[in-house]
Amino acid sequence: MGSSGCDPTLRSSLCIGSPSDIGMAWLEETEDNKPTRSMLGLPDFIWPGVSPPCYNRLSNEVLRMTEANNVPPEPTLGTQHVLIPSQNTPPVVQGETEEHCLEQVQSMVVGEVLSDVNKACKLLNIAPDPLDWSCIHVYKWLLWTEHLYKLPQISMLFKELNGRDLCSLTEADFRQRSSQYGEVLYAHLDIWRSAAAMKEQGPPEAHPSKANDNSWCNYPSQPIHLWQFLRDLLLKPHNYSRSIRWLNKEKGIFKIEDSAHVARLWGIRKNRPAMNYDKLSRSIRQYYKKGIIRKPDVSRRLVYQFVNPV
DNA sequence: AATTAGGATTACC
DNA sequence: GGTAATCCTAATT
Repeated sequence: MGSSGCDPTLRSSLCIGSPSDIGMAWLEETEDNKPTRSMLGLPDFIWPGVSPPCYNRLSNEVLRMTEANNVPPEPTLGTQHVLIPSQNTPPVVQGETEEHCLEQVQSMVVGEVLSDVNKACKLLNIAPDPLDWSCIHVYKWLLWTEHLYKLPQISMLFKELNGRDLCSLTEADFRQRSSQYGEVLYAHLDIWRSAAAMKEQGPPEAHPSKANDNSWCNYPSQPIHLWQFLRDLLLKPHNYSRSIRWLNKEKGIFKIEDSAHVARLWGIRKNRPAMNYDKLSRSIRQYYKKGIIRKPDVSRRLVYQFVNPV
């Protein structure tokens, strides 16, 4: 299963075998050629009117869908629905809690989206950052987005704009130009801007209204070290304190309360279904001589200590 | 029985 | 080459 979202073999939905054999041909295609909802990895995947891209809202939607027995609603443009085709929905490990599932789906979704933005860049031969776009680039992107979301021809509503102009438009501006689809278009543009901001590794030069949204900062599908993973869990006590928690945060001492649970989460993150605490703890022990994690002065079962506390 | 420690090998980037 | 995954034995709690 593709919990990491970065395994190309798991991208069953990917329709670009090689970009060259598709190129821009779809620009001339008619509806009869039934171009899929996406020329990228998101065929039937509608990134909703998420603005800003928000984990929590996304999580709630996904969770609701999961509880609703994985029956996604019909595509409805302009509404707040996340549509995930069945082949993109990771199998839910039986007995896993909702958090596992969410964590998994979130990782995958964000990874997919970023990857697909990348592919779209290559396909359209445009820069990833909308701010760098010329009028032509904007037009290409608009045409592509029309196809992606099966929108009517709304690209002319935004003609003559370069990327900077486009980005300077508010959501209200988008709505004004197209009351029906402006929101979707704005949300899609927002994804690109977020992705570009993330790429620069720097602080997401986000729009003012989104200054507090750090959900896109920790890109879950990036390679991650075990110690980072554990630290991240510890920094989300609301979600994971039943499995791992600080005994002394200042000293970096923490306790794994549910070793099997933590191991399972680690296995999900690394796409290692056979992960268990025996193997996870072996990796922790490798940190001893590296000076990353050690046993506290008074050794206790399932208690470790970060050498350099946060 | 679960955890701890660490050696050895393999896999993967 | 580095990090982890896997597998292992032996000791400890």
